[in-house]
Amino acid sequence: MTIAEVSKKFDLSQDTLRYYERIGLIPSVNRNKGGIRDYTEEDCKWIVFIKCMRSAGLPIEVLIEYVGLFQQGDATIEARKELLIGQRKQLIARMEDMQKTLELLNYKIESYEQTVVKKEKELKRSED
Amino acid sequence: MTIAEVSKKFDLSQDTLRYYERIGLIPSVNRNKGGIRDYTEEDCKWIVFIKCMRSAGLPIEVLIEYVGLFQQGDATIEARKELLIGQRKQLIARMEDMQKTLELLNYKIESYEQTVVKKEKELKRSED
DNA sequence: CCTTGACTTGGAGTTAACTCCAAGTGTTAT
DNA sequence: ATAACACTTGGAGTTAACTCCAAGTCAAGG
Repeated sequence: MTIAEVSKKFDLSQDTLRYYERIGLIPSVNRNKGGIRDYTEEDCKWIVFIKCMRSAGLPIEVLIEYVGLFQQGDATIEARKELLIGQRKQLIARMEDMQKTLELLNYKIESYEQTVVKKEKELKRSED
Repeated sequence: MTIAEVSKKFDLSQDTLRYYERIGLIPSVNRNKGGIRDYTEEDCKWIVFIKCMRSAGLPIEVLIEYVGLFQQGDATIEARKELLIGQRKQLIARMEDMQKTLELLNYKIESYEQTVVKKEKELKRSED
């Protein structure tokens, strides 16, 4: 697959794809005779994984470390597991913060709803 | 309350508190005779609210708009409600992304767990 | 053979959200 | 009253994560 196809498929700009590769966020992609990127299935899996992790806010730096560990082979399995466990913990903490905010938003929106209703009632009364 | 007390109480740097005020993220705080900030209860409530919203990733720009609407009085109640509803929608979407990522992380961690177990078994077998 | 157009690289620019700094003023302790 | 210190403002600097750009390469069509 060319970078144009991958870009379209995963909705990531070509610049971002090249950037990700440059900084080691995905393992380096094969080039054809002309030096042009030719993404394999494997490459695409990495992109999906990274995209998923990024969408949840995992920092690029940490993901680069993970990819680096992965490339060092089986000796790093334990380290990779620990890394993911650490990130999971932080992710859960963020989700809890967001849950609290969601509840506050719900409460505020409801309050506004009641204020609006009250205003409408007043309006009706003044029409009588 | 002085800025030092507020800073300690809410774990926000004095710089951040002044920055928030400067950009209109909280309504402007009263000054005493010497021109020094004297935070009221009301100010603190704003800080708590903003801190909560920020912790869930709501952009500063949107919160500035909300504060601006608030200061314009009752005529903006409907607009404020709509703004919060919009943000709630985006928040929920982000939480769903994170939930997916969490599930993937759980799955990966479990896989690593099994790999480790398998390795240990192989090790034991080779000891026999 | 020359142009068009997609691709390459390295590096500069952008945005959000702080974070730090310099220069100046006011308050407090000795 | 003078040094030490907290506070003020406006503006510059920083960081993460892109995003854009310039200069160059290369294959294909007219």
